[in-house]
Amino acid sequence: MFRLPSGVLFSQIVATSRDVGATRSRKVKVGALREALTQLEPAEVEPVVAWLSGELRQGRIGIGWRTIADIPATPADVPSVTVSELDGTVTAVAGISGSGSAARRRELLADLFARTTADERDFLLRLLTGDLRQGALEGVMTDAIAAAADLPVEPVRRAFMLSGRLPATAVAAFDGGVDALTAFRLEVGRPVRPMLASPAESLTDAWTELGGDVSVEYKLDGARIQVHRNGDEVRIFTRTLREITGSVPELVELVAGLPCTSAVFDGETLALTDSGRPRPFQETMSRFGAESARDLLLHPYFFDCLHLDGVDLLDAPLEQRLDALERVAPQHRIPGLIRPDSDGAATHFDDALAAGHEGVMVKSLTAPYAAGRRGRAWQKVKPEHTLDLVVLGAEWGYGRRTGYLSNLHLGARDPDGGEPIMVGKTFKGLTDALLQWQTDEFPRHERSRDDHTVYLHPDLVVEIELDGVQVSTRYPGGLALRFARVLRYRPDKTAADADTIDAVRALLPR
DNA sequence: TTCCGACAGTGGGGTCGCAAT
DNA sequence: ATTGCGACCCCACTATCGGAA
Repeated sequence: MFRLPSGVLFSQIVATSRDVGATRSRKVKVGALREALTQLEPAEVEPVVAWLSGELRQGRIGIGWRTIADIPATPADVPSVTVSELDGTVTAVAGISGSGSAARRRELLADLFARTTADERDFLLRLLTGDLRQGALEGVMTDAIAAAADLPVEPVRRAFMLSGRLPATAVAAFDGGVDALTAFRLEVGRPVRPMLASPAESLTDAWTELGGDVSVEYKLDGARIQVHRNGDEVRIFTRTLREITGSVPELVELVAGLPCTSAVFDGETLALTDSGRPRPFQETMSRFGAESARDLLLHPYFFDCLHLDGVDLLDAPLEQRLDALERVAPQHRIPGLIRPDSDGAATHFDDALAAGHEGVMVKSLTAPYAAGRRGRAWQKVKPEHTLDLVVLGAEWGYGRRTGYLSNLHLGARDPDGGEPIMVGKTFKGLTDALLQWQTDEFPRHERSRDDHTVYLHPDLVVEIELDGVQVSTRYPGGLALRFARVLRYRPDKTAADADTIDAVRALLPR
């Protein structure tokens, strides 16, 4: 058969995604992805690895549902778009900015859609909006890259965690095998994927599980930062490895003044009040624009050191990494205790809360820095609050929740006897059985409905767990819940027994 | 055989920049 | 000047697969 010189067709990638989505078996998904990767020419590896793990090589390109939904197009009958053509179009769309940009983007996308089949357009819509839903993202793709290159998974995973870039990792795996993968080292100036924490039931649980051989540190309600210093150059990155150096000059200046020549720190940053207490998260966040609110200074709190003066510390135990941090930046180290007894740990937790912080982290002193992993070596402990709230309505779910009433509207009781006052929504904590129950039960309490929501009479009371309350312009009471999740329904209670808006307000930080 | 780590999915509140209105 | 969209901060939780114990 005659083979076009222009490489793999986009339709083959779409077919692979369809196969991946058609099975729940992770092994079968890996097999389908592996097969697709082995068909690629070198230049196609980066875009295809990105697409089949739900991303674009170019990153987010400013296209969402509202931009894309109503672009008219008659589907093509026969696939013709190639991988390289599509990659070029994405690059072109990403490069458009300035006045008239929306129209020019729509023009390019309309041309593209006119050349794609219905299946291809469906895949593109999901890919461009970041909502692929094929049951495989970076984790499954990591396994598939290893399988396609006939390599063990571990070096592929490590190269990805250290480079932060899966497409580049795939290229290295295919071109240079294990040698090329192990050449990805911690490089000062290039961020690694941050180590993450698991939730703990209680401080005692976490302390006991790690055998008391722990560092117990304040957990702050700010933004994660990874700070790289190489000589005079300082670069700062967020949790998702986005560079924010230009937005945080006070942090850059502070790090440039530390007594070292090169270093990589992991930490948290937040804004403080005049009396040194943490400001609400919302106010810290207002500093992450380019030129905003410069009068609100950010403070760094470092809790790890991954490199110091030419020495990589990623694989060193936490205790050594904390020693390094103590040597170079003791005044910016997060408040923490090394190997406290259980009473000391409990006191540190109380102190953290009294100072207005979220809770504590409990970390194994012997564990290495497991970049990109969410393991038991780091555990977070936060106090829980609960409220009994009235269900005011529920929204129809998406994806696997299609056809179920899912996202709850929650109200607090008006102590003056008026209608309940909405304070937030939640979809968390719901089991499949509870989703089914809601879908069966809620219509019996229906007051009205629209396309998205069934509104209820205020009959049902649900116990909600939450991390806290914040001021809000979204809801009529001026309050909103943080991280609300369903614990259980309270059939023993009526709306008259629900918590009042005053009880919700009492959870605001003082 | 059971347990558990890792993953993907389903969305929450809030802030910014930017372009359109 | 205001509004709407998209990106990105923070995040909890359940279901599932498949390897570990």
